[in-house]
Parts: sequence; C-alpha cells; structure tokens
Amino acid sequence: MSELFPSTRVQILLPLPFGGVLDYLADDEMHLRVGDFVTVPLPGRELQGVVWEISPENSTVPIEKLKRVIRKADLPPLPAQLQEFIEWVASYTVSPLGSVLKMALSVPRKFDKPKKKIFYRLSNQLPDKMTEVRKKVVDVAIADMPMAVKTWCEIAAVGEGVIRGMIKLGLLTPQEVSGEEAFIKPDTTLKRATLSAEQKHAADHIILQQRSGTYKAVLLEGVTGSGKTEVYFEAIAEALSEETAQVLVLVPEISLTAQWLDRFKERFGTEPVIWHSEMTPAARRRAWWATIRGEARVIVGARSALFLPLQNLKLVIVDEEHSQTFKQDEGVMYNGRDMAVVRAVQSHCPIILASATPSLETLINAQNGKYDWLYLGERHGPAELPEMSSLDLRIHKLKSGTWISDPLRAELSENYTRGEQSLLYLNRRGYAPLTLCRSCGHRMECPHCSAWLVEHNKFNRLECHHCGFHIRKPEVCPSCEKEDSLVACGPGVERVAEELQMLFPEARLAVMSSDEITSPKALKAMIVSIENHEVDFIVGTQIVTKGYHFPMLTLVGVIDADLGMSGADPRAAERTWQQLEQVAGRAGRAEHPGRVMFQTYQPGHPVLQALISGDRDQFLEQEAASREAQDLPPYGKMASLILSGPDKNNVIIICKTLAKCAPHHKDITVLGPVAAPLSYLRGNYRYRFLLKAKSHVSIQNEIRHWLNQMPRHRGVKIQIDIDPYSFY
DNA sequence: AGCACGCCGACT
DNA sequence: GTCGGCGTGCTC
Repeated sequence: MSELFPSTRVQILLPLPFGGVLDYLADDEMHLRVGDFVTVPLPGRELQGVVWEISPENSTVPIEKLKRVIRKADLPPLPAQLQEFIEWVASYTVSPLGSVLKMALSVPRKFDKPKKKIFYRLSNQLPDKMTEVRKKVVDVAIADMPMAVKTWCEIAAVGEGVIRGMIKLGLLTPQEVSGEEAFIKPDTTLKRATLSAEQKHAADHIILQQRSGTYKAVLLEGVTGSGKTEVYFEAIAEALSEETAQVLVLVPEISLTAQWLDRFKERFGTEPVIWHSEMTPAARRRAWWATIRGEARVIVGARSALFLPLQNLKLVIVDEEHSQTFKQDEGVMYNGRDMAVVRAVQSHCPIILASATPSLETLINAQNGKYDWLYLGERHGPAELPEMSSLDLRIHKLKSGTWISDPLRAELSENYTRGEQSLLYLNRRGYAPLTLCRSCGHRMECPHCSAWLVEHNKFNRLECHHCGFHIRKPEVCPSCEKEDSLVACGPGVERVAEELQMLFPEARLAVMSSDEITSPKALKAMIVSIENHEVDFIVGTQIVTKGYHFPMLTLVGVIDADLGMSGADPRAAERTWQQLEQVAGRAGRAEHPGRVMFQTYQPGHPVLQALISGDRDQFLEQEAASREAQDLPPYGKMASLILSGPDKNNVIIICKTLAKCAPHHKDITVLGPVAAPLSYLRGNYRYRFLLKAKSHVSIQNEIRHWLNQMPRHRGVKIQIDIDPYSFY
C-alpha cells in the first residue's frame, strides 16, 4: 500500500481547543509544504487545518494509527511569520496552540472555490457624448482594474444609472473575475499635509528607521490635534513606496474611527482595508483574501487583525496605544499592543505607538531607551492647558438625589448663558446602578451573577452589565411585594441628563453612551449635531474620551472623579488619570482655553493633584516607583488564574488541590484562592489565584508546570490571564 | 469544539 | 425490549 502511494508523515495543526498537532500521512504527490491549508479526517467529520511540520523527528504515534490527508486547499500557504507568531502567542498566553490558530482562521468559506463574478473596466471606446458625470467616471478609472458597479459609483460619486448606462454603450467592458474584488491601491502621490517643523522632524526620524529595515519601536506622543496622524501617514507613504509592502494599523475600536478613515481617504485616495470581528462574512472573506494575496496594502483593524496572513509586513502602528481595549479578556487572553510589538520584532520592521496619554509600560520603555521617543506639541505650554480645579464634595454637599454641586451648576449656567457647550462626564451607563426596596431593603440583583441590576430608563428595564440579563422594571418589590417601594440609588448618565434638564428646561441635551451610539452612522449624526451647535449640554460615558474635538465645548464637569480609583487593580490610578486627562482634553480651543471641574471626595488624591498641577511626569514617576517597589508590572510579572464552574463545592475542591501544589519559589508569591470580586458570573462560581513574580521568572513555565500536576478536573474551567487588566 | 460511546429512565 | 437523555473522553 505505502509503496503504491508513497507518503510522508506530516503534523497538522487544527483549530481545536487542545494543544499540539496531530500526525497524518500525506501522499507525496500532494507536495505538501509547511503552511499549506489541508483537509483531514477526524472521527465523524472532516476538518481544515494547517501543515505545521513535515517528517517530524520526535513523533511517537505508531504509523498504523495515522489517517491520510484528504486534500490540499487551493490557497497560498500560511505565511511563516504568522506561524511563528501563533506559536509565540500560544506560549506567552499559556493557551492551546489550536485555540490561537482558530483566531487566524476565523474566515467564513475560506476553502470554497471563489465564485465567479462580473466586474467592469474602462473600454478603449470613447463616448460620443462626454457628459460631466461620465468624465468623472473616466477620471477615477485605475489602469485596467475591474471593479463592481457599486465600487464605480462610490469612487466616482455618481449614481448607479450612470454606470449602467455606460455599460450599455460599451464604455465599460464586463470581465469575469474569479475571486474577490480587488481593493484599490492607496495613492501616495496625492496632496500631503504641510507638516510643521516638529512633525517633519518626527516623520523624518521614523522614515530613517524604516529604511534601516530592522525592528524599532517608536513612541509618538502628542495631545489630540497635535498632528500624530499626519506624521504616521508619512511613515505609511514611505512604507508603500516598496511595491509589495503591507502596513498594519491597530485601533481600539474600528466603529469609532469614521473621522480617521475620512482623513486616510483624503491622503491616499481610497479607504484602507478594514478588519474587525463585527464585519459581514463577505467583507471578512474579501479582506482576508486580499491580505493573503498581498493586495491589501494598508489594513486598519481591531486587535484581531494581528492574526491576518500578512505577506510582507513593513510597518505596524498602534493608535491610542494606552487603550485598555487592546486587551482581550476572554478565550486567549492577549494584549494586542504587546503582541503588535512582537509581530514587529518577528517581521523586522518598525512599530509606532501613538497616544496623547501613553501607558506607563510604554513610557518606561521610552525612558530607558528601548523605544525611541518623539514628542509633538508644546510640552510645558500652560496656555494650551484647560484650567482645572477640584470641587470638594465634603464642602459642597450634594442634595439627596442630585449629582451636580452648586459651584458646578453655577459654571454650567454661566456657560449656557454665554452660548457655549458643556460636557458632563460620568463613566456609568444607564439611569441608576442600584435599585432597592425602601420597605424591606431588597436589592435587585442578577440571578446569574453577583452583580446589581442597572436601571435603564431608555428601555424601561433593569440590566445586568456582565451577562446581558434584563427584566422589565417591576411595579412591586419582588421580595416583600410592596407597591411603589423600589428606589433608584446612585447616578448613571441618564439620571445626570434628567437632572440637567430640570435645571435648564429649555436646553438641548445629548447623551453619549454605547446605548445611544449603536452604529457609526449614529455616532456621525451625533457629532454633526454637536458641531452644528444643536446641542448645549453633552452627558457622556467613556465613549466621549475617544478623540473628537468640539470647538464650542469650553466646560467639562466630571461628576465622580473618584470612580474606579480603588480596587485591587494596580493600574487603577493610571487608568483614571488617562481617562480624566482625555476628558479634560475635550475642553477649550486654541484662542479660548476651557475649564474642567472634578467633583471629588478626595481632592488630595495624587491623580487629581497631577491633573490640576499639570505635572504628569511627577505623578508617573511616583506611580512607577510604587510599582517597582511592589514588583508590579511592568517591573515584576503578574498572572491570574480564575477557576469557575456551576458547582461551587467542586470549584472549591479543585482550588484546594491546586493550592497544595502551588509554585514554591522565593521569587514567586501566590495569593489565594479567594472568591473573585465577581464571585458568580453567568451561572458559574468563580475563585481566583493571583501570582506575582520577579521579572527574571518565567511565569508561564511556572504555571504550565503547576497545572501539569493537576489530576483531571471536570466541570471546572481554569482561565489563565498573563498580565491581567481586568480584576473582576 | 464535535462526535461517539455508554449507561440509565420512559415509552411502544 | 428499544429509543434517546446527556455525562465522559478522545481526536493522529
């Protein structure tokens, strides 16, 4: 048999949540190479995987057990650099290799034969009547590139009728194309923005790094409006001057980047290729194909774009690099910003980390020279800074059921009278975070989580922000059945908006939260209405920190500056500082500095002191020193292990077993097990271990060794989070 | 992740 | 006697 069909042992990695690869036999005629996509049999089904190794030397699986590879897919192989990256991520996050591969293969119908489609290109024939609109179409044509009718309409900005008419007249020739429609190549020759001397210096520095053809990380720091984007656009243009080069731009939330995309189009004549998890299957497939074929030149995406099969990555950019959104908090828990650096190292290319409020990790790397450090904008210019002050709520006491103190109300009133816009910031969605019965004290809690239900007036219901559970707001207390006894406690943005409307009945209000802004369209509409001054007051959650600039906005009030300052999270202070600094940055314009007021019960807190004095360096130095003293990241290492399952006792038993064989090492501290702050989530009880280690320790190896000693544990899931950002 | 295998209770 | 519930364990 094997003589008739000479075959070779190959190891195939499958996108399954268990580690390692499976051995198969492949007919030699298949000419399999590492990275090839293949279909293999598994009991009861077939599955697509990737050739991970050919003729492995260390395999012990007896040859009789091996099944044969069914077929090789007609697809370019998985790039070697992506294979290396997948291995690295799996090892770093202590995740099964197959789970990481799954992130790279989440493309629908990838293995199907591409459907044939009809696209159109410009014919040689000239129209008898060259109308205005037809000329537009002719002008935007790109050398022989066939495009869909819709694409023609889009780039020429004409109606579909014009295109259909030109097809009928033979001005556009149909052409059958198998596969996806190509993306338009960015044009680097279009008008570039005039750069300031400072921007020019930064751009030149980065371009020099690019030409050296090696890895280099650059922190590009500068406040909103200081021109970071123009600087890295120059770097993109430089990269694109190489025929097949690809650029990857990571952004925290693609749905909030409409303004960014417009600017890109202005600079490069076309939109970049977009990648994020909420894309339609067709769009995903088109972007994935364009990437693996090397046609996608600039890809802008959420963190998952790191796993795209880039062929010739020449530049990585992480915009808003401090954003916590880059950290994935479920499944394979990875930090997109850190993994982007790894991707750049493996691709021997530069990476630009851009932010107005860089993370402490990145700042430390810049300070100690591991990263180059470029700064845009006047650093110590007090004229630009808004005037900031604390409002001590111990002195300016709030009336029960209100959240706007007298001095803040006076400022708001004055601003309103002057016809300027004000923003109230509160990072809490909904109407009220807690509902309780004033008769029996019953609290409305989620039946699946140990969390309060948040009242949302917009939908007249109570919602769990952790699992999505929701109920209509009950008329009677579910516990004592008393009528009208349920009261809302604490504020959310909806409630602050309600209070504002009472104070200023004639004023026009906008609430900016993820409940109101459900699509890029809705966001754009809201931004336009604010820019057109159809709004006097904005009440917003964290969503307002994402870099919009409203020229008429001159006053920012922070309802609760203490929110999120406490807790076990070592990054709590840093995060609060970043958020408040970003919110404060919304106020004012060049000729008219804004005012920012922080309502607080602890005006002496270092975060507020730093914001008000503008002495960020001192604050971050303190932060860094305190983390160094406690061996916290980025000086020491940290990991969390969360054990969860529906049977509480079972979870506790496994915790005890695990505690008995915990790493015993002078440079590692194991804390726990303790009930996690969110001790019950989606019907699962949760307990947590926290590991702290000195920087020279491989915390991953310690965890692997630790878990290897565990007997099988059914019904209890163990989640490993290296360098956790979430402490629930 | 699927899928089969297997051991129990409910039904023709 | 047999159909199917889902708990358990394996996939080269």
